[in-house]
Amino acid sequence: MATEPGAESRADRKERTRRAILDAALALAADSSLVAVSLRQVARQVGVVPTAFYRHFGSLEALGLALVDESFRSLRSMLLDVWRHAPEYRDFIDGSLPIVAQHVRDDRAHYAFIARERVAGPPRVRQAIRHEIELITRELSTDIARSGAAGQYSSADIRLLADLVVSFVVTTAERLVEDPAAEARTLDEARTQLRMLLVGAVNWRSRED
Amino acid sequence: MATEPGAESRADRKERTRRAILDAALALAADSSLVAVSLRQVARQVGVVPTAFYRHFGSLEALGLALVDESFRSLRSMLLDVWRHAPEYRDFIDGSLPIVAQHVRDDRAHYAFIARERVAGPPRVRQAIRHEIELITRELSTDIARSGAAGQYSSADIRLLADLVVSFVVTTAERLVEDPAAEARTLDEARTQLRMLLVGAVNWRSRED
DNA sequence: TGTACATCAGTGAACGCGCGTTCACTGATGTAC
DNA sequence: TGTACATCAGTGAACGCGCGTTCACTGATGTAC
Repeated sequence: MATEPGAESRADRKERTRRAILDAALALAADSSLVAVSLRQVARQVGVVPTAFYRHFGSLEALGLALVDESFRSLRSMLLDVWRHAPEYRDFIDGSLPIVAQHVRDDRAHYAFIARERVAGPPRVRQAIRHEIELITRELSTDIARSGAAGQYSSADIRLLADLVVSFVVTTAERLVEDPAAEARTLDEARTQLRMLLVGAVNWRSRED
Repeated sequence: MATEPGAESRADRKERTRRAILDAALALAADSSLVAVSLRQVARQVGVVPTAFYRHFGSLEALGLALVDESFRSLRSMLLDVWRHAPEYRDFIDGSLPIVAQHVRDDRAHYAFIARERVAGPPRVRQAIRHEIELITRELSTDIARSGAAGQYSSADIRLLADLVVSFVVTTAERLVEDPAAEARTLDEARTQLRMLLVGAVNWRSRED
């Protein structure tokens, strides 16, 4: 068959439907949790017949794992962005929080998904999210160690600090998602809290002297 | 009718069934979230016919709100217990963490419920939990201010510190619930992190000097 | 104490509905020649 | 370029099942006298 130049290939159309399924699931899960989302709801929202779902995912669980995947792609791109701009900051905290805010604004659904399904998702999804968070904490530990910002810390304690920071960022993202109108206040409070937290890290010693 | 001495009154039996419904819902919700729990599952677990449910609660939502209520009664009793023992502590952190651990062990289901439904519960339940957490943060702020431990802090900043601590306790409880076998390690890590955090609070100043 | 009546926790049948999954299908897109 | 065939995204009917809720009921417990 002759392919018209502007035409969408079969593969393109399939990809578009797949995308629509992911978006529909993300939106529907936002009402409570992925465990409350049905295959038929998703299909209805996308505008296909329920059985068409199976052309794209073997099950709702597989769809959930795909969402974990892309949500963490968003989170990693945020961290990369924060880290990439770090050298320019006069103050790391003041500099990086707007970047966090920007990413949360752009990928709100992904951050909401992580915060929510981390504790309430289907078991496999929950497990996948915990695994990803563990990986990110490790990555941040390496970055902190490499930066030399915590010279006197033992590596175990650098991991604990990274964990504190990751938990804090997840909590902050959760709040930004929860009440977008209060963004300015949330960021302002987060800045103060992060400062409290990091001043602690700076003044703290790994071993009792 | 003559009441036998050892016999259970009708009111007693009703209360026992109500209790069984609350426990069944708590257990079933633990598998994912309250939004995924059905009235019939609860009734089946309790051993009554589905319609009997309505003798005790007007809806699943009303049951959820009752669970919020009793879960926060547990959390408040933990805080009260921590605060009541405070004068004996040589070190507040070392002293209070075992009490936190003990309460989480005793009321595991309640802490899991709070952590989970806070982000994934039915909307009204979510809202009720956020309200309770807000109240508890305010209570803790008052306690911190009254203790004089943060003399130079502005009251807004005392609230932010209280918020950091409450978030941290919720996160820690969540971890204790999630992996009971790792309790010792979790507590050990929490001790170090709380120390990092509080050293920060002590060294931090509300206003730039 | 005994009797007659009221209360009400729990029963059981029935309803209409949305669910996940199966299956055989259609018809547009893509490929081999 | 044209033809014959293969692929496969999406269709539509059908299934059995668990759901929340209604309703009239039963019979043990409780109360009034």
